Amino acid sequence: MEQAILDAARDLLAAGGRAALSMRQVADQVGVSATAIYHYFKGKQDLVDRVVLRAFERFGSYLREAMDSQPEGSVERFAALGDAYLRFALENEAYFRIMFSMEAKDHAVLEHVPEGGGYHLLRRSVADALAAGTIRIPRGPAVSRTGLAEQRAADPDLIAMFLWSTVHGLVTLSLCGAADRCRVAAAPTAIEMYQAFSPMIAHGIRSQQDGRDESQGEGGVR
Amino acid sequence: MEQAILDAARDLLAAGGRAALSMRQVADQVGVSATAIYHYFKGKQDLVDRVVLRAFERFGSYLREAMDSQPEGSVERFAALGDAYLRFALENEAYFRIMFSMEAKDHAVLEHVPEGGGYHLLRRSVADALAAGTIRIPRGPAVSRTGLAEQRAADPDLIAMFLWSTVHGLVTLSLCGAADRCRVAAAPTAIEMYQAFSPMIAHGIRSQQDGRDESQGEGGVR
DNA sequence: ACGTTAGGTTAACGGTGTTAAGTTGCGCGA
DNA sequence: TCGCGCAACTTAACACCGTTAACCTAACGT
Repeated sequence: MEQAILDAARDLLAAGGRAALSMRQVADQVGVSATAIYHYFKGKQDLVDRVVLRAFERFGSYLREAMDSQPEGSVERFAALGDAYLRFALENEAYFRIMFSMEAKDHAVLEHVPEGGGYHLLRRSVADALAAGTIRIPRGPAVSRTGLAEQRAADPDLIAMFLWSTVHGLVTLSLCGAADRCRVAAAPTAIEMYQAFSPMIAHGIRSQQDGRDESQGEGGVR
Repeated sequence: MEQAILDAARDLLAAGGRAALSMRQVADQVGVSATAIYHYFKGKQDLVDRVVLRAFERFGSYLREAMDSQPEGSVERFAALGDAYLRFALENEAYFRIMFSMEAKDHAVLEHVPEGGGYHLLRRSVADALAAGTIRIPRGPAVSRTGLAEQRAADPDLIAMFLWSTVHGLVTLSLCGAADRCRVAAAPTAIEMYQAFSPMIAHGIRSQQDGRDESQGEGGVR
């Protein structure tokens, strides 16, 4: 029964987006009265939370499969992870929208999601690649005004967040229609676009010609 | 009058988020009946569209100010732009949330926003920096499976989208609480985190040691 | 045999966006 | 000056929403 409700909620969400996800519609689909749901869930937020949790499990399977397809510590693993991230978002649009909606204080439910919502996997991949020496963190920019340390420790979290931001930004911009303003001729789809990001993530966009010394530090783009 | 409605809508939105933005509450705040709004706006969607348009104008002023503060073609200009992006998002959270919400088909209204919602400014900065030679697009990854061209043309749109994705991803992850899962010790706030991204955006994360030849192409992270 | 409880019901409250019909008052042409 | 027209605004109502309260019913343990 509880499962039937969750299934109905998932179907309605996938069909008509978050707006179509109402207690009464879910109840109708299950063939039960609207208030019956309250015997299994505390309220709508609770229902949505459970759906989101389900979505994160599915999300995790995408990422895990991608990770297993490539050797530990390789850069190909990052390629596969990014690809899986994009594929999940595009193949499960409605799911992705509520998972990373900026609306709610989903903070509560996100704590219980396994594997940190996939973040742990990414972080581990980064740590592996750092250990393997396939990636590194370049010399810091020494953002003088804040007096940050010159040479930042090779923090896996920092690199993981950087990679996560890159894919996630591309996905969210695509999903809210903002990316339509930019028509990259050579990369019409989001996936192709992300593939085109690859060399920039690997080697940066700064020209190498102009004083690669960075003695004074200021070498970042920020 | 129309302005009064928009002001009230803005205030309610800023105060209590999108949920607090209802026709009746707006009408109450203005001191008028709820249905009166329909003589100035086609419906709620039209109202929020207008609010979003206003927000984009404000957004544009943030970016324009940042651009003017740094010389054309410099990398410092990108730093300033990213900083302005983050500051706008954090200082106008409610605005940012509806501007880049994944819910709506805002596609319609986003067409009318001036300067492409700030994208044109970023693109121009990228083009300038490319012309000045301060940034470049690194050698392509030759994603063999899709048969993309080895050496991609230095497309300003591609770099602009890359930079945009990076900031936007960080902001949206912060705003939906997902970034809380990762605690980068050296960069607790989103702004500091983005500053820490700087060297990675500039020089990439790939180790230089292992065969910088890229004769076979596969040099990206993807 | 009886009380408890899980699983469900209907009715209702206050809220939402939106439509329809009616009212008021001002400006403008005859 | 009269009267038409229309903009501005009203109230009433519809259908929907999330949620609560009260009630019913059947199964089960003691």
